[in-house]
Amino acid sequence: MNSKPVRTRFAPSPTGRMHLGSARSALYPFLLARRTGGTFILRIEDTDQKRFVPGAEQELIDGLHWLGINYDEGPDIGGPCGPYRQTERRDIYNEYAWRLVGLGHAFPCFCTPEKLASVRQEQINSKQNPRYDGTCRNLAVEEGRRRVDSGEKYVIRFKMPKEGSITTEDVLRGSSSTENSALDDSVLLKSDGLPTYHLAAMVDDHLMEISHVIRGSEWLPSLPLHVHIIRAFGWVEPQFVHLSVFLKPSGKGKMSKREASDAIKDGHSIFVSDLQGLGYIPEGVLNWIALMGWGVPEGDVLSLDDMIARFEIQNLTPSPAAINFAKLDHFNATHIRMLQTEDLAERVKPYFLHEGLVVDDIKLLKIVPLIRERLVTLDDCLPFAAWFFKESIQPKPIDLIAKDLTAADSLNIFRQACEIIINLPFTTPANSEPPMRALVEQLGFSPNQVFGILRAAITGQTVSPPLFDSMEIVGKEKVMERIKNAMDILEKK
RNA sequence: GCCCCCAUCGUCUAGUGGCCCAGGACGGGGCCCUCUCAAGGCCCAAACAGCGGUUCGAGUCCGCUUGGGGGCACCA
Repeated sequence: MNSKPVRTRFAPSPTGRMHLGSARSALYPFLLARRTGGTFILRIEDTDQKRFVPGAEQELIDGLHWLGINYDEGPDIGGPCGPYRQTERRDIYNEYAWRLVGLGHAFPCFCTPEKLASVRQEQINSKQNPRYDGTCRNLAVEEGRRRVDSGEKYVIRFKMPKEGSITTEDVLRGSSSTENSALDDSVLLKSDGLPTYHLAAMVDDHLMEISHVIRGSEWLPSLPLHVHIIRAFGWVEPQFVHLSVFLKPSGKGKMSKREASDAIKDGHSIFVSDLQGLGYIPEGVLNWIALMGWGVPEGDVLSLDDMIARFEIQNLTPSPAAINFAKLDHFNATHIRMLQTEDLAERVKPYFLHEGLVVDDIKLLKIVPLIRERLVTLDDCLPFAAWFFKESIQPKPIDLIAKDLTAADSLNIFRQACEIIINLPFTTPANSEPPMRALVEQLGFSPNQVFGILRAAITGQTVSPPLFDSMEIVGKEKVMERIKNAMDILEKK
């Protein structure tokens, strides 16, 4: 039970599109913060200028907003620990890097990338583990300073102890020991003056008073380094939670670019903004990603509030999870069914408008209850209900003749149906259904045959919402008109 | 190559030594309902990776093997 208010963060780098992994990496720390009455922060880790993608930050912010994962502090809204964009904090990192030098835990290194590369290649050739060879590690402090002051290019590296070991702790996996000899003198400050992740994240997490670091498991191997850095500063480390990765649907390996585009062809995607465009609703997407890697003891249809109420770090699972799009469809359909009529009407309306249809809101409110339980994604509203908003429809002649019936049978059915409908005060199901069923009975055909061709005549398609409910919405006049139109089509044949 | 992590039905998972001849959900199959498509109801098939320990007793603890994943950058 986590009862103390925590401070958590989502710290993405703006180097690409927001995908499921990002979304979940934001969701869990958000849930933990809300659960404990704590604070959730968005921090942009944009220290790699080469990989920076314009617009990526905005996509991240839009994605979080769409999902309802709201942060309390962030680059666009500020907060007491700002700025929240790392490129705006470069002076801070510079200061802390040199502080580590002063403490004897780091050193300036003047080796050129070319030299480093050749050393590495040699090591690989002689089957050694590639690592920094220590050239600048023992330069006198004054000499290091002098060369830096003279304008020589440099980086600052962590001075990893040669001996001993370090014990680290992951909330989901327990503790683990690593020999320091297996660790490298990693770069903390790059020659462009910007920090690497190792320095920046540790400094920021400390300065922003992050109590729980929830991040991807790709960071697990560098956890010992991170703990070394934190302790070198004399700080205490936060709780570390490493989330497992998402695997592709087959469970073999993680999603590649190719699989990602295959998924899109399939009407699915691993990108948040795509999902939105494909007609998925945030409730469904959230529920789906939440349960990949989180074992909820009972009941798995959850709203964001439900998740907040039930979230426990201890219920997170350390093993990798394969993406399962069928389950996304299930959650999406389930959450659509739970929406209030007015709400769903509003969400579905843009799809009709996008088709150039004129939407009558009153009519839409009547249609929604008819299609709600038939939608997997919002755009499914089109095949089921677009015809409601069309002036005329073109039924296919073949659909106007039921299986085992002749055109004459169909014409007879239509004629008698007209008879019935014309005498009805209103075409409510209560009015229209009993006499129509009586007609079916009297003609000796099956309901399927009779109602099937009526559906084709009135809706222009073979699949639609229930016939009698549809007739009510369409209205008596238009129903008559369409049945007559169907008769014309049959007669012309 | 070296280091780290993971391992229950096809998939997501429950399970923290006896309550498990392993429970739920998705997906699959069948039946019912039924004007189409859905939704809903009922039922079925489906798993503790293997091998050694520890223990009166192991899915649950330990080791090895195997399989999978991740990491070894002046990327995050």
